[in-house]
Amino acid sequence: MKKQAIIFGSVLAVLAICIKWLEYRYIILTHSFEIYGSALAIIFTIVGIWTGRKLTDRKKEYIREEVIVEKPIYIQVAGTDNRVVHKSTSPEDLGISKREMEILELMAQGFSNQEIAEKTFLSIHTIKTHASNLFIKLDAKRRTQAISRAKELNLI
Amino acid sequence: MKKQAIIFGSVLAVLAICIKWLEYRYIILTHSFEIYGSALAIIFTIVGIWTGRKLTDRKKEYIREEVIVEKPIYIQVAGTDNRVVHKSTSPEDLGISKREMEILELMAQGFSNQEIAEKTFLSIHTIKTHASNLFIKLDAKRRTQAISRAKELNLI
DNA sequence: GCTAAAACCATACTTTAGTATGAGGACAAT
DNA sequence: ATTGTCCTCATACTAAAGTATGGTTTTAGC
Repeated sequence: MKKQAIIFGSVLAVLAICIKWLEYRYIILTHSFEIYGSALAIIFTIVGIWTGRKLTDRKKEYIREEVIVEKPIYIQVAGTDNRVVHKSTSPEDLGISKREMEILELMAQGFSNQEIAEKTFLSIHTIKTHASNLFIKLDAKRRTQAISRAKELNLI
Repeated sequence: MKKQAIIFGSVLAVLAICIKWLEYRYIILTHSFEIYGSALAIIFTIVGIWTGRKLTDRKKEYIREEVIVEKPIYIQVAGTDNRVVHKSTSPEDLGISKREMEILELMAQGFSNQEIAEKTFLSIHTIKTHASNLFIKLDAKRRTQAISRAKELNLI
């Protein structure tokens, strides 16, 4: 929070300096204000988006408690006596984080670590780390097993 | 999403008009660009925040929607010779043999090639051969992709 | 009986996947 | 201000997975 303010202020300061500099050099200013203004608009739109995200993005990790959701329950009837009920499990129950869920889903869609890394703009090392942690949390030895488990638990 | 784009564009247009109007009236423009620029910065920061919120505030996080899906099922017909009747894409359509299906199912359950070899009393080399052939028939590069495809096609 | 397809096995090789470990930054909670 | 969690990235390694190729053997159909 404090940090964002500092960065925001710094950006403003830098821009102010740039403006002054341009002013001294008589460039662009007098002739094409539209371009100048547009640039400012674009820059501050970006800054605004970034700031807005930082300000509003926090702590919406698992907002499920705010929402009432009907969860499907699969009942496998093998006879009259032998019935198995698969309940849905939440990521939190297993300590699975947001990023890990993201990667789990991509794994289940059949992407390689390399592809996942490219899709998420992360390093392949990071993907491997997340994957390894996932396997521990899902009690799996391989990604295929992790996927299988996740489907059983209705995580994905 | 489209709506936001339209609103955003409209705001831009309105601002452009305002700028032009100000320009025509010789106001502020020539003397205090700082004020003008600051106003622009503030306005577009606000616009940016608003846009950012609209774009990212989606409740995408972990809300599971209940979707009712009709899923074709395999019906085991007792009698004759244990034939399997199915309504979805059949293995035969893709030229997938009986053994290959067997191995596909074990793969989907998360077993390693070695484990599948042990379960089926085959060599691991054989499993690999079957797997490779499966990937060609399922147009997959990896086993996870093959599993994903097979699920899509309701093969498993 | 001949043929085609399926099933089986193997060697040699390349490519991914996965483990172990360490480490630094961001951030929320205390 | 510190602590714990999450996220990130890295190196170095081992274990699997996957490819290419070339075989032999069943098996089912004509």
